[in-house]
Amino acid sequence: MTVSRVVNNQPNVRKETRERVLQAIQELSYYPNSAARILSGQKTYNIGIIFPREEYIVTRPYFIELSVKLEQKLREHGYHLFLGSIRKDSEETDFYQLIGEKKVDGLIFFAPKIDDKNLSSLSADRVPFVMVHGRSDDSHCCFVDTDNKIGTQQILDYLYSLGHRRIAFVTGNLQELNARERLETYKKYAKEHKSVFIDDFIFYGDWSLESGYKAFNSLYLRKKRPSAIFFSNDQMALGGIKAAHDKNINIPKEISITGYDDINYASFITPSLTTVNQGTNKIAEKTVEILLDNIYNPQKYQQIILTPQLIIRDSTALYSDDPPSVF
Amino acid sequence: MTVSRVVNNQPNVRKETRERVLQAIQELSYYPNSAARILSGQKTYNIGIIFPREEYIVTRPYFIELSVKLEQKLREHGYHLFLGSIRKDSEETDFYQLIGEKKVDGLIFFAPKIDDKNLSSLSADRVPFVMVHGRSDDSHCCFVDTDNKIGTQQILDYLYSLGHRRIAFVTGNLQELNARERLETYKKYAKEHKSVFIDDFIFYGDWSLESGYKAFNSLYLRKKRPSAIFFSNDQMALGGIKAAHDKNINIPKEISITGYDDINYASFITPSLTTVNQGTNKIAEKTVEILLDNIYNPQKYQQIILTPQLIIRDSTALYSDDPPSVF
DNA sequence: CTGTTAGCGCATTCAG
DNA sequence: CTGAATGCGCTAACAG
Repeated sequence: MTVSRVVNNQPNVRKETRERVLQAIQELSYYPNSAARILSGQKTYNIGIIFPREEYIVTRPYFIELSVKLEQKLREHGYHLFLGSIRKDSEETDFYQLIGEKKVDGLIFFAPKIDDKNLSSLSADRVPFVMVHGRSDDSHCCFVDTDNKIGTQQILDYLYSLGHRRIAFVTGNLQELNARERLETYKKYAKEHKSVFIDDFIFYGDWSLESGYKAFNSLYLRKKRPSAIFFSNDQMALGGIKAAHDKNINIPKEISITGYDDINYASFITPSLTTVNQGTNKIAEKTVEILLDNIYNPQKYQQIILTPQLIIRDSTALYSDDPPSVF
Repeated sequence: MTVSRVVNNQPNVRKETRERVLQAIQELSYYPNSAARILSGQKTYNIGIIFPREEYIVTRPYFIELSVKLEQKLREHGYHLFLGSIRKDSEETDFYQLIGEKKVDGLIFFAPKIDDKNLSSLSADRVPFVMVHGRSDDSHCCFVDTDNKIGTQQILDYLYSLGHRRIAFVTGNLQELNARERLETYKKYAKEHKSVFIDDFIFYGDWSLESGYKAFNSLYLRKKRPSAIFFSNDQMALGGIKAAHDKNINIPKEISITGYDDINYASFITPSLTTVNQGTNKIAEKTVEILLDNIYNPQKYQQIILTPQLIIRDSTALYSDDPPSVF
């Protein structure tokens, strides 16, 4: 039909005809049938978004904030967003279905596990996808990430500059690269500043409020207490702050706290949180750009590492020699 | 094909044949093409979810938590979730497209505005949808909501029982029924307990952290200060708590604070928040049930109002006569 | 510039 | 119980 041409803004339609069609479309409030279009055209204009685990959607607000930005960017390009997730129980996934059934043109993976087999197999199948906060040696993998070394270093340098020498560290889920890199940077820093750290200052968390809470309590029981705690994300830092409040420990007077991500709440809790902003706008923009690029040019793989930024707020202060209150 | 029968679990296929097909499906890792299926079968097995405004996705974590539950429930029924939203600028919407193009079988609307014209027109077009936290006089509208009167009453009764008589109230966005009902219940309560309230104790908020922050500061400047503030959602309560912290005002000793929704953070801030739990699990379950029912039986419209539950935590305490500290 | 033909992959209907 | 014909609504390729 000529209608198709008009709908798709193609040339070679007389002006009058075009207008006539347009008017008819108006009157009938006609919409082109998506399924037919997809079937015929082989493009769905849908993107699926995959959360590392179901509970993370709630657990990690950072990814929600990112999702919102992604949805906006995608819509600017005429794409819709599908919500997918990896089921909690077992490793069962439903994105194979999404891809297999051709419900989406591509996928976005949040913080996948290191060496996730699903991803390698997707890559082998040449399914377009990009990892956000993940990496791969495979040059046929797209990813967007920020530099964890720089971010972590910024926090540590800042704490150091405040005079802190007993800096504890709370990891995220070490199945994820981000968590691992932050930990490694911390360890390296410790090695380079021998005088300052104590072995027992690492707590293995899982990104959640609860684990942050536990981390604080656990670290605070050490014989020699930390004067600062670096939580690998804001969520855990919030848990830590809660624990401090419960024990009537003043932040930042008695102990400094930092997070990572700069989520919405970071500036709205008390005390407001010193943290690292990863730049969700830029991340979303790049992710969409790279993904669509890969969809249209299947042999084009881009990998980007952006630079995060330290955000100084009120949860950190100069190291003070006052012995922390005993509880 | 016989394949179709097998894929759709239809009878009248010899066992051997079925198994042979199944095996072939395995080997070829065959997936039925969704577009073709939709085109032929007229059902997409997709549901669209509509947020009242774009920024609400970030602003109102309650709806995120609800979305997650909805996604789970929908998946149990073989449905996928599409993310839609109403654009910030103007009233432009994209769910008409979603429906028009037949990308979804139905829609879920979060907290629509009262008398939303979009909804009446959808209803007239017999598009299956259900409002979550919305109502309608139109008996051809599905909705799931909780009883705001009961929830609000519970909070007020509790505060009253603690001895509070100067209870301030912070509204949500009054374009939404929830906000309005909570306000009206408050006003009615005030009327019924004449001795206690002061005219100037209502602050008009918009659900956001920021408006909660402003609300606290504003209310606390009143000549006669409130001894308790009831925020219409947790998010604003968090803002209020932040404001109190900034002014070194102790909660709950100097002032009691309550929220509404019982979001994740409610139990994790300091002090943990007395609030109202609306039962997201049940809401999600009912929403999906009603929506699918309406899709399969177009003349079946269900409307449900669930009962919320008071959650008592640490942000509320007995009224004390100590004059609040002056700042 | 406009219309015709064919096929995207499935499900429904009807023969075999 | 199994297979062949037809159409879902659109677009690409071609003919007029």
